[in-house]
Amino acid sequence: MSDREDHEELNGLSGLGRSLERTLVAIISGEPAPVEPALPPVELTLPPKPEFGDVSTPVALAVARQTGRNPRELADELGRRWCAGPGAAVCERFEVAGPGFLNLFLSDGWYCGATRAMLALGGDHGRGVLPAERRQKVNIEFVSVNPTGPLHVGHARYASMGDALCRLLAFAGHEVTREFYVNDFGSQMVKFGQSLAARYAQRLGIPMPVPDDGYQGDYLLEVADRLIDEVGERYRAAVAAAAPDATRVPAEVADELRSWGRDAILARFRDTLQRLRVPFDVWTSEASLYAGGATFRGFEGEVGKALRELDDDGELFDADGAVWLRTTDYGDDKDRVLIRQTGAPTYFLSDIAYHRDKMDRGFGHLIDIWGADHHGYVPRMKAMFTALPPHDPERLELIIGQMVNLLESGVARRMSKRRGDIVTVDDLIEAIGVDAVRFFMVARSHDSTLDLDLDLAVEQSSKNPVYYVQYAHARICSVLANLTREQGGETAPPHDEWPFADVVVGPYERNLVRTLARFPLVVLEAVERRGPHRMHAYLGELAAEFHVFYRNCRVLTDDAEVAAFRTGLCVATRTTLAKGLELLGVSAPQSM
RNA sequence: GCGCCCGUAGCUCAGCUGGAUAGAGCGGGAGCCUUCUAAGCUCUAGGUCGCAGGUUCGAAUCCUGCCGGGCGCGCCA
Repeated sequence: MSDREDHEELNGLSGLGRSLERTLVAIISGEPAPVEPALPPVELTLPPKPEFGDVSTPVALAVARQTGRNPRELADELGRRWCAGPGAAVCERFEVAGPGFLNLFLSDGWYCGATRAMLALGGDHGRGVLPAERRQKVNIEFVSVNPTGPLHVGHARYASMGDALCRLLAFAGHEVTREFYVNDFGSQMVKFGQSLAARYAQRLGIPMPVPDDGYQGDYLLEVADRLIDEVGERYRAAVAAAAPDATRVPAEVADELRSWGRDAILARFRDTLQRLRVPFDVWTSEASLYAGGATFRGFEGEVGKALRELDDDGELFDADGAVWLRTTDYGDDKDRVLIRQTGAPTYFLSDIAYHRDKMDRGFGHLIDIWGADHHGYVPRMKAMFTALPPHDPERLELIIGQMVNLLESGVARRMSKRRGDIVTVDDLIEAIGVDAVRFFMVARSHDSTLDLDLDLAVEQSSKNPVYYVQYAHARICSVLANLTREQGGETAPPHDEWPFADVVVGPYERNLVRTLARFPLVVLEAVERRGPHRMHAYLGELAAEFHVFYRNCRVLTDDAEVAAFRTGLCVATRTTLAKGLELLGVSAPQSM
């Protein structure tokens, strides 16, 4: 690598790391007994205190273990060779501290160069941080639910988290497909059809209660109203003859009502999810997995195909009049029924066919996001996936999201599906707005339960994190607008002609630049740890860092070079805030 | 009984593939608007990282046991 390339590469945090890595490899490979080339990556951290330098790395500690060298000596050699060589242009001095930390003190030139580099990248700063060899075609299935009633707050969490994860994965370099699995098959749907039949009858003045184990919510009355608008009294005779027992409605009629109701609920899903800014690429119907194609014991389509394949591989057995999958061969604690005594398939069978089909569609990696109430299902899923080609359970990843508690006036609101007392996603959006829903729902790690404080979410103050971050963005826009007005000129010149020269960089600017430079690492962490909440936390930090900078450094100042540099910092911060918010599905307002 | 998740400041939580004196927000206390948005900023108090062992030069982080809380444990979905 030429000096010039090397110098340009040093503009980013990860570039610094790679440069240090090359020096480290040179040191190690010069040893009498060279170690294996698999060195840990040089991880740069922002030290906790300014005395520890601008950036810092514990890499000598990790490598010392492998090489048997004294970590402080190794850190010192790395510091000396790098600062005298590749790092000479950007590093003023280094210190070895504690057990073997290498602390680097960077020059003003590095800060200016890093800022110029980020401006040149614009919205692409942080894009494609994933190395090419780790990029995959990923399918993420989330929200998936049976279309029997409105989406509730739990779904809002999985939808927000799943979509944010999709945006992050795609930005980092994966090829992402968002998939919604519609559980429109099985006994729950039968109950749904009967429940709708009852509501339809009620609207026509025929006494027919919703079955005890049916869907009691009022929303089915609205669905029934629309049904009547469309079909009038077409089913009156059939329903009246069955009254008052909804389960006695003739199967053909119940089927038609169920199908109509399914479509009505699905339309509402699409509408809700669109408002929530969650765009699904693929909707797969469970029922459709049973249609067409090859057959196995009367099962067609994808389900028949999956059964045939498992049977050929000797994974199935008959017992107690049912057909089972021997999941205990792959770590499950009991075997699982696929075809019941009655001949009806289980939900698990559908899921096998579904996941087999997803692999068939050429995805390198599958992710399912489920609620905690389904976590008991994980071992059999892993077992099933091991039984199916390519027999690699690592390629199916199950993310279990914990529950959501709604707090009103500080107390938890208990919801009951049976009472029909649920807070829907639509209710939530209406109450606090899409931005607050999206931002709050990714505030916590997925395996932590989440308390959503409804009073806080609508509060327009710095206590409310979403306003705090959005305000920072709006504030920058305002500053830049003033600048445009006062100078009557361009706010943002073409990136590659950014005019500022190297200036003296103060402590507030330094902190802001380093926080901005961390953005690609945050994207990478959020992707690798499947933790969109890391972006949420980062945006809070970046906003805070900007507010401090803003309070202490006037952008519109007499010194033209300083003003240009600070304007550049504002532009870079605005771009980064906007990108981070976008990755979480939150808007970045120009003014507030 | 078994399985998964959680247990860190008064509250809500980050940090967990081992690294420096454990962080943030809210809440408590004290301040800051003639200056680009005070929806902001500064300072301050507050912690045996549930408990007990173990591994390690080094443990909130890894291992074992225990305690407390949440969620599951259907030929429901």
